[in-house]
Amino acid sequence: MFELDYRSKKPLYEQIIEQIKLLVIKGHLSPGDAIPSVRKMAQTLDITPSTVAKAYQELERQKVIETIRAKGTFITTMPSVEPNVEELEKIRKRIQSEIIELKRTGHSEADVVNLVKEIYSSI
Amino acid sequence: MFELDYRSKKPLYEQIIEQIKLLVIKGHLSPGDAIPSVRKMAQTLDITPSTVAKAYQELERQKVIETIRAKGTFITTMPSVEPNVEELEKIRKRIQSEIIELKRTGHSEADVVNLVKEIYSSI
DNA sequence: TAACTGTACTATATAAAGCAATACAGGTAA
DNA sequence: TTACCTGTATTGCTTTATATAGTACAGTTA
Repeated sequence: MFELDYRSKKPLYEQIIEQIKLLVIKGHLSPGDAIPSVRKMAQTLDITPSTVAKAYQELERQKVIETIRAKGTFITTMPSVEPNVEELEKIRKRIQSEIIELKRTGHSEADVVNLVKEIYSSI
Repeated sequence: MFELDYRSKKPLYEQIIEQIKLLVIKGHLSPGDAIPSVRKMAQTLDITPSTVAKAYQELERQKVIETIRAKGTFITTMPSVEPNVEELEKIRKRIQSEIIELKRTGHSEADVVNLVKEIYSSI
């Protein structure tokens, strides 16, 4: 399904969250699709179920997936695309931190825009 | 000089690093300018000198400032604008994480580009 | 019934972050 | 010279986040 970078400083559960979102965005996972159980996913990734469970719980909080007790976990059928002003503000701050560093090291606005376009297209 | 967000999850020393960089970018600090000593800055921000020292050491590693022992700390006169492929790759990954979330929540490429332009201009 | 779901809970280990206190080496200015 | 200022280094401590491990529970499915 996907792989994790065990040497990365990025927490495993955050990597799982990002990878699931990527699969949804790319269309490899569609609304209603089931994703592996906590235990299976843990076994596949060779990590503990607790870490997978943490990722699933956060994904459910963000309405990316929904769980039906004792049945399984599924991609949300009604993807909530709420603006979510608070979350957007956090994203904005994190992006600003990166742009500060890019601007400091001599990257023009066009450079940054091109980088962003390139990233967006690759997703 | 600047303020910190003590409730933020972003480490204090990282906030200091970012704020100093911002002051340089905005021209409020110019090459050769002295910045407050570790102890003064700590007193102003009401934190321990260790945290300020940690920020200064990282800033020096990145060649944003240079320290002259027993004299003080100064903005670098020769700002090294090296490409630094490794660091750029890290920045790229972090930006990608943010763009994944933006794309997932329905933001178009134009939306993201506009957001980036807006942020870049505001710096 | 047996096997599977997600969830909850406790406990442990490790690392990062921040604080606190002290000491040291070196330059400045009275 | 002396007093005071610099940055640096070290040690110890607390808190939090991350990750692991194990157990138990409630509910569904075959």
